[in-house]
Amino acid sequence: MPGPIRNAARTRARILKIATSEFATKSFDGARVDRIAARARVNKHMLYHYFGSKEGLFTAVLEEMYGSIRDSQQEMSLAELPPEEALRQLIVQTHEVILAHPEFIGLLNSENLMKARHIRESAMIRQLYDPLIPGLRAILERGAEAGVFRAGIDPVDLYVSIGSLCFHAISNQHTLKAIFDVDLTSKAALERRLDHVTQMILAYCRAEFGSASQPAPPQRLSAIGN
Amino acid sequence: MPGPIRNAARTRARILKIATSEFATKSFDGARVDRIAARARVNKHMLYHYFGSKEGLFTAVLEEMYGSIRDSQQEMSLAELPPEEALRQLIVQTHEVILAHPEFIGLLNSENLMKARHIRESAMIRQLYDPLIPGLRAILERGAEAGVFRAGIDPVDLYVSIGSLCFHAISNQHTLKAIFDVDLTSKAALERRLDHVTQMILAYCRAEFGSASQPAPPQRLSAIGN
DNA sequence: CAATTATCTAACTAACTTGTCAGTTGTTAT
DNA sequence: ATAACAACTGACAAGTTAGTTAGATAATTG
Repeated sequence: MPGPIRNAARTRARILKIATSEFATKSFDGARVDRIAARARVNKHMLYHYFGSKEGLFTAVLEEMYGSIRDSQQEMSLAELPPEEALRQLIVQTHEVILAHPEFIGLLNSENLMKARHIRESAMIRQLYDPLIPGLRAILERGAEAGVFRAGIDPVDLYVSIGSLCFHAISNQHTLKAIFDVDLTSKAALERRLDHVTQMILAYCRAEFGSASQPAPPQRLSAIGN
Repeated sequence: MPGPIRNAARTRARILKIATSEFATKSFDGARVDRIAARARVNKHMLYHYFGSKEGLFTAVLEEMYGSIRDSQQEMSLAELPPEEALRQLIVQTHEVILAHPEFIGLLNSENLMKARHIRESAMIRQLYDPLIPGLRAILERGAEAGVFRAGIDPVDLYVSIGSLCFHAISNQHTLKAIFDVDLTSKAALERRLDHVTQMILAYCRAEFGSASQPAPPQRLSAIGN
């Protein structure tokens, strides 16, 4: 390790890195400030010096995480791709958040447990998602015009589903393993899952050809027993 | 409240009910034994008397939850329905776990944080899921034979996706609300979501007619940049 | 090189948390 | 009725946790 013995930026970064893993695996309440300090080989006071409180540290971890997600995605420009390829890339991109940032899902779970109060108060994080829905809407409209997607798909519904399909299998990996005895985290399983998700989302979006699907969304499902 | 002042069964049930809500909203580490005892209007010692430890109480809560899910599902017999209707009903059933047991998702999250160690050790819970995959496989095979579903669908992949689509929107309701400003928990939103999920799963399962879909699962996705 | 500032440390505290214990009161079987 | 048992209680103990304090040491600047 080069540089001087004392280095604020390096110490801060080391705390953040360890805190990310601690919060992701133990959630906010299960995380221990003492353990973070020990694992980061840092006196506990440094942690309070840089981040004010356990809660402040958690917020910093979240912002750092979202920041690095943004950095890895900003090169993408889905607007120029043909609609189906753009949608595929959006799915790949969502899926790759998991590969690049395995702690993200744990942090998201923890944040939901706290009713998302940190994200609600972080303008930066909310801004990150601003272009997403309009962008997806544009893709869907272009696809509908080109006849490859059916019309009337809601972009929020669709993005929630993409997120569901990509994240749930990982965030619930342990219960799924316990019940179905499958490992969903191996490289092979993740690739397989990405294919599956892509096929499912595209099947839903594609224009209808035959009479196989019933195009009446407002109709309620019939309960068999009645 | 009828009956005698002292009533073991009633006290035990009251503790379980309060503990379920506490563990579901605060997760295991965030839950407080003192708070459970206070809210259940019970001396803390009773809790240790009946359940041994905080961990024992959590296990009891999980088993109670799974038990009541099993009870509400055992009347269903998907084997006799036409394949597409059987699949619809499986989705409805999965979705209705949320409506009937809103705490289930919080408990599942908490259990995943603990690497599913309670579920792994509970034969009862694992048994509950035993018939699921064979049953779904049978539905998919009948559907493929009848020509309404395409062949080669993996029942585990499919069930993971059904669970994803039903649960994720609820377990991540707060971050989704913070980012997209949507309420996914109203009765209307839940019905809407069920329709969406049903359409997506069925679109994926339905037999292919046109040339719209590419039937080559092993093929890797092409990255546009390369 | 001296003075100032920032980084860092060890030890500590006040509050909290799970779990226990000794003893009391209601219920039930004889 | 009363003995035996089960349900229940208040107070406490042992250990843990987030957060603090006072001061030492390295880096920086005039």
